[in-house]
Amino acid sequence: MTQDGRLARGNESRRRILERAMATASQDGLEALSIGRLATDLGVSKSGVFAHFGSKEELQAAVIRAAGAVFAREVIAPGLNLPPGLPRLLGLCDGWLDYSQRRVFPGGCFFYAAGAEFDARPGRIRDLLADARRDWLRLCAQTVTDARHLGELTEAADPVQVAFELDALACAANSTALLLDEPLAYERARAGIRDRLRALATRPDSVP
Amino acid sequence: MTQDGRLARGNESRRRILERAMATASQDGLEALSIGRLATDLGVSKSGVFAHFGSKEELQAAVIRAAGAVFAREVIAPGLNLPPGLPRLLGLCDGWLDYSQRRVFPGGCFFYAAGAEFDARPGRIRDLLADARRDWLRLCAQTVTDARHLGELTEAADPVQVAFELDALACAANSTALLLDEPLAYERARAGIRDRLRALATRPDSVP
DNA sequence: GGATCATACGAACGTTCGTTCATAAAAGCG
DNA sequence: CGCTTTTATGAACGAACGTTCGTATGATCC
Repeated sequence: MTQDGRLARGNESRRRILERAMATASQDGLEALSIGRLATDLGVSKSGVFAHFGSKEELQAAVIRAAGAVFAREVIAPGLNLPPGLPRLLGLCDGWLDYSQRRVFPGGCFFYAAGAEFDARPGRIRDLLADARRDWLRLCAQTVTDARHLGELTEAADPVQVAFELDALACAANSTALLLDEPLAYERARAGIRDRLRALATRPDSVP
Repeated sequence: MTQDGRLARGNESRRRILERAMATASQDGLEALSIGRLATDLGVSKSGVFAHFGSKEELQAAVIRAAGAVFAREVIAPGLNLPPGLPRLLGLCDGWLDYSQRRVFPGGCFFYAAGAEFDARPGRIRDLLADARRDWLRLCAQTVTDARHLGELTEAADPVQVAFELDALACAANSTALLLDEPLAYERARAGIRDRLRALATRPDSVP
């Protein structure tokens, strides 16, 4: 019963559409996504693309969900594979910088681009992007908390503050590398992150 | 001869258009700027607005120029009014955070929004935004250099690196305050900036 | 006062946008 | 086999887009 070739074909089409949509949205923005252009690029009909989502906003929401899955696979999962605490924190930061630098999305971090685009436009799309960002910051802060409990970071390290600062450095690398075409920015972020963590570590030389 | 009422009226119209355009562009993006909507909002004709610029790209460029003047007046000038070195560096950072927090532009920092929108779209607009960003980072780095020469910061403070890190914290505040509706982010950035500068200062208690 | 200039207008152009709908093609199921 | 379900198509819709053009309104200048 679960072997319906029609559904399988439909899911594959949907996947192809979202793949392309994520790429163009990371470069040109979620609002610049156009159903017609998407259809032309993929060599299918406009109404065919439309039918998969029912509205442009639903397409945008689906793109955000798909990008979240990519982010989970490329950044979160490898990080969670590392031991909790400081190694995981460093792994998450480096994983994020790699994900931006490798251009998993051609326009750099999808959520940086989309977040900046919708941060002043109330609505469902903004809420979804805010949720994604909150999740990421929460994970970072929780990992700082773990590191404190493990005695790797001093009690002076406020988890929310540290998460804010590490994320700030990573985002700045993404932004600078893209806008100023300056790949060195990634090294600056890595240096800044290590500097910051060393200053908060109980054993500074434990930060590679 | 310089008293041409026609030119004066034209310049005033242009000014009103750009004022409105900067505000909507900071919220909805430079590409979402629409000549028709701009005209409707201002109660004038579409072709009247168009005639002032000749093309949409020229309008976008003019908006960037106008936003640069606002930034110079609101952030740069007050900063340059302070004594060079550490006080000016702190003044520039606080001035930037104030400018974002006061919502001089309703969508937060104009250049953060526009930069993120065009960082992956080659062309004249991207180049103008890259220039603006480079100028800002250069000013910050130069001020760090001054502080070093004045003996306020240690030789370990790499001007470009410090500028990168301070700007990163400020941008993260703008982004977090807007997307997550979290004004506390500005305090986090202020704390992070002071922390960072104290660590690099020859007299740490000289950082208020 | 008449010629000249810049500003603003209204109508129209061709395109693209998101969306709707009737219909064809193909796969599963009785 | 027919009947249903799912995917995909092509034609068409009204609205908005950037842009062009001919024209009207006044202020400036000779």
